[in-house]
Amino acid sequence: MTHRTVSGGARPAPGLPDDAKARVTSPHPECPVEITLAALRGRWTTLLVRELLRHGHRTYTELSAALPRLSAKVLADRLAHLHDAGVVHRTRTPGWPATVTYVLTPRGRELGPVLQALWDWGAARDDGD
Amino acid sequence: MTHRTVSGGARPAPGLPDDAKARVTSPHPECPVEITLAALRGRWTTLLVRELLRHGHRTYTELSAALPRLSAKVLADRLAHLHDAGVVHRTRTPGWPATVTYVLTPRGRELGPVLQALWDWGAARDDGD
DNA sequence: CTGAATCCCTGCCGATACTG
DNA sequence: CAGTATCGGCAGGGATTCAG
Repeated sequence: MTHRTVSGGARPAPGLPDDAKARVTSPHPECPVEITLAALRGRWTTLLVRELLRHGHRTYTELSAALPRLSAKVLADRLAHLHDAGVVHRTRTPGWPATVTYVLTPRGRELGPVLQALWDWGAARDDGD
Repeated sequence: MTHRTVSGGARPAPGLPDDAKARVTSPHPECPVEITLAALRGRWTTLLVRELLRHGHRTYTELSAALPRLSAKVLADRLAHLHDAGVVHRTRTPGWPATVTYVLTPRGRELGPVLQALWDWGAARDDGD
C-alpha cells in the first residue's frame, strides 16, 4: 500500500483541497469527518452498532442482555442519539409486553465499511516499517 | 451496495465472530476499533492528522498557525498523544530558535483510508433509499 | 520556540430511583 | 418492557502562567 492510497480510488485523501469543507480551520460540525465521529461518539456506541450489524435487528432487552455492563440510561441515550443521527430505526410493538425493536437504517448499515476501516487500523501491527 | 458488504473483500464486517476480540461485551481498550478511536480521540486531532497528511511535515509553529483557535496546551497535548499512539514522529532541530518538526509515521499515514471512510460516510446524503 | 503545570468549567458516564 | 429524572464522580479542554 503506497503513501497516499485511498480506498475509494482516484479521490485524494480526506481534507485535501478539492472540497470547501476540506479547508476548515477548526472542528466545525459540518465537516464530514466530524459528522461521522459525532454519530459514533460516546462509549458503547460502536458496540451497539456492531450488535445491530451482526443480528440485523434487536430489541431493547436483547441489546441490554448482550451488553450487560451497559446501564439502562446510557443504552437509552445511545439509541436516541443513533436515532437522531439517522443510524437506527425504532419500531414499537403495541402488544404486551410492549417491546421496541431497533434496526439499522440503510445509512446505518453503511457504517460497516467505516467500522471495518477503524478495525483494520487498530488491528494492524505495522511491522512493515 | 448490499447489506453486509465490506470494503476489504471477503472479510465479514468488524465485530463479526471470526476474531476473539469481536465478542467483547464492553468497551475494552484492546478492541481494534477502540484502539483507532482512542488514537483519534479528542477535539482537533483529526485536523492535525489532516494537516500532516496534506503537507507531509509541519513544525509546531506551522500547525499552530494553520489552526489558530487551537491553544498551545491542547496542541502539545494532541501531539504528545499522537506520538504515544505511534502516529507522528518528532524531530528537534538543535539550532536557534529550536524548532520541532512533526511527520506522520508509516502507521500514521495509514490513517488516510480511515479518515477517508469517515469522510465518505459523513459526506454521503444517502438519497439511495 | 516548545511544551509542561495549574486552575476552572463543562460534559460524559454510571448508579439509583421512578413513570408510561 | 422501555425508557426518564436526578445526582455525583471523573476526564476533557480552554486560558494563563512558567520552564527548557
